[in-house]
Amino acid sequence: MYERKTPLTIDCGLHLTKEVLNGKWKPALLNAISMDVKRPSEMLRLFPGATRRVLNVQLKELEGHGIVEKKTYPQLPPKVEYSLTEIGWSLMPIIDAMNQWGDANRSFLETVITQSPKIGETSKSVCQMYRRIVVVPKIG
Amino acid sequence: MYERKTPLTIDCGLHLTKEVLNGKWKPALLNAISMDVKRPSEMLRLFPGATRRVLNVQLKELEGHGIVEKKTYPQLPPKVEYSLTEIGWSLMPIIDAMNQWGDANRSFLETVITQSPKIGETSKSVCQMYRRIVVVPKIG
DNA sequence: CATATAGGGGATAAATTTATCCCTACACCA
DNA sequence: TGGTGTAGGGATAAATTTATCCCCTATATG
Repeated sequence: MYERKTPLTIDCGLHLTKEVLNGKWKPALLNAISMDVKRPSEMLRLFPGATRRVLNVQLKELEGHGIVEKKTYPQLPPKVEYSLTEIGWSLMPIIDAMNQWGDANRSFLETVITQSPKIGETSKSVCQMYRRIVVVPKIG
Repeated sequence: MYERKTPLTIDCGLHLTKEVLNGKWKPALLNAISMDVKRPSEMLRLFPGATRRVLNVQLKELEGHGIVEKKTYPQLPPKVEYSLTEIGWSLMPIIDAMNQWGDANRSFLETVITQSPKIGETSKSVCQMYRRIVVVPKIG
């Protein structure tokens, strides 16, 4: 496995949070899981741009960081379900805010991002979902 | 300049926002600017772990994305001041939330992040600041 | 003249993250 | 028997991001 060579910067809350959300599909995965897309195969269908491998890797990191939980059902064919932990749920306001901000400013952002010098191409594919309001489970 | 070879994923709001905040120091820079740390040299002093080069690059990207504005005073020695644009200010609730979430969960996160298999070392150095409440300037 | 301040940026190396490819296991269906 | 669905992960290549180094402008100071 890959081992980090540079000290990870975790000086302020921003960097800590960034580290947790750091991964191309992590916010999208959390959003999906929060809306009951629990199984890997569903997620894979939901994000046509992602490969199975990447989702596995990022889910594993989220699990390692205590943000999601994985339940493996001892069946065949195998069945796995992910769910948010309490701390994972507490991230959702941020995920929601990011989602809303991006959507609210989509036309502007698409313009500036596309005109940005280093951009070649962009790919779009809707991943909109609506999470029903859920009472965050209280542990304790 | 570097040119992207893979299509950038901007399907949902999450990915758009992620793209804007994508950069090791961008959230921290926005936070700093929002608290009146306007000049490059101040920022450099504020983030001991960052080099001038990286900050320049990331500030330039933020500028290109319309999140910050740069004012160059035609003086010698040169003087430059950055400020948030309206859309930049509208990001601050997200930045604040990320900062608060990270700080609120610091002890837990430090543990899981440090125990995460690929981590070697971490570096800390406070970057706490308190932004006074500011009325977001209304353009129009 | 050397050094410091203040700001910008090219070139290149190193680190990190994503993408590709391929293989495992088992059950069910035609 | 051969294909499909479900899930996991090693190995390696490619892409992207950060880090290092070095150079430039111009003034003021020791």
